[in-house]
Amino acid sequence: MPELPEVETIRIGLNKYLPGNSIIRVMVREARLRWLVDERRLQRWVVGEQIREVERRAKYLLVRLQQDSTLILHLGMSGQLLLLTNSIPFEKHDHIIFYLNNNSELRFRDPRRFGLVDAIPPAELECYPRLVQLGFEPLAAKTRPEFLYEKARTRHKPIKNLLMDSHFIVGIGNIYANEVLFHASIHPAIPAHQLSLFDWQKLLSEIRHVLKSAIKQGGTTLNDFVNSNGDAGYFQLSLAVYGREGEKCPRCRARIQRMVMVGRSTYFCPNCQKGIAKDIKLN
DNA sequence: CGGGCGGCCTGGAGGC
DNA sequence: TGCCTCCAGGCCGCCC
Repeated sequence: MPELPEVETIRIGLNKYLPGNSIIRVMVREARLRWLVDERRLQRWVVGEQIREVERRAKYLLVRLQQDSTLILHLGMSGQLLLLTNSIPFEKHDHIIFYLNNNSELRFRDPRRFGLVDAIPPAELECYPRLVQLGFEPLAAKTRPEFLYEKARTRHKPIKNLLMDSHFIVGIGNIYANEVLFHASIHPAIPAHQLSLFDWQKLLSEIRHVLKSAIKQGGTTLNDFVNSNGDAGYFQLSLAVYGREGEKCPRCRARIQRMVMVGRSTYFCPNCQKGIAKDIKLN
């Protein structure tokens, strides 16, 4: 669920509060996340360190620490990071707790345990497995539509699947892939290599616009997303097609359709998002 | 190598 | 009320 705007919303919240504080203790209540949490590694590289800044790469949060070590966090499907100035009783899925020097704490809560919590020593940062293989950062100025167009010329999979492929471009999950393609008037099933440079210019521009709008509105809360203060976002009110099967297209009033692509619900307007019909494979 | 899909995991929704 | 099934989805790893 947390895609780029949700992770960025959390980053902004944490970055207002954390820098300057130190992590004085870590408690691992449940180590079985997506990967087993290495408590000794956290002790060695995170505990006792002062926090410099909270950054984001793709859907990963990178907490930069004083001695150039990094605390890396990924929220998976259902992860939450809560900043608590007054401690409250543990809930069932409060797995990792970082205690700070000013009596506050950062809590990693994750019912589905798809998340990641790890410490990265300075020497490993450049080669950390899941970071090195990441694709283009959509909001970075150095990401140019020409690069996306060139790289996609050999890719035959549907454009929606390519947008959700973090080895190609990062931060876009199912919700925003649907939204972005609607705003760019591109059919989700069009093979990626058929998009022109013009299509990519339009698409990247819509990607940036949708992601930035969602960040401004504090992310999308469909079920359980909250920022580090526990507040929900409200971009769900601005969703044009996601979850709206049978409703009217906000642009042309045609009925929004739903189909399944690689096991994911795909919503689109059959009138606004026309592809090259003969080339589209509908499952 | 590219692309599809299974598996991980839990809670909530819906059917009976 | 309770049991069952299905769905949600990020990302790795397996398979063709």
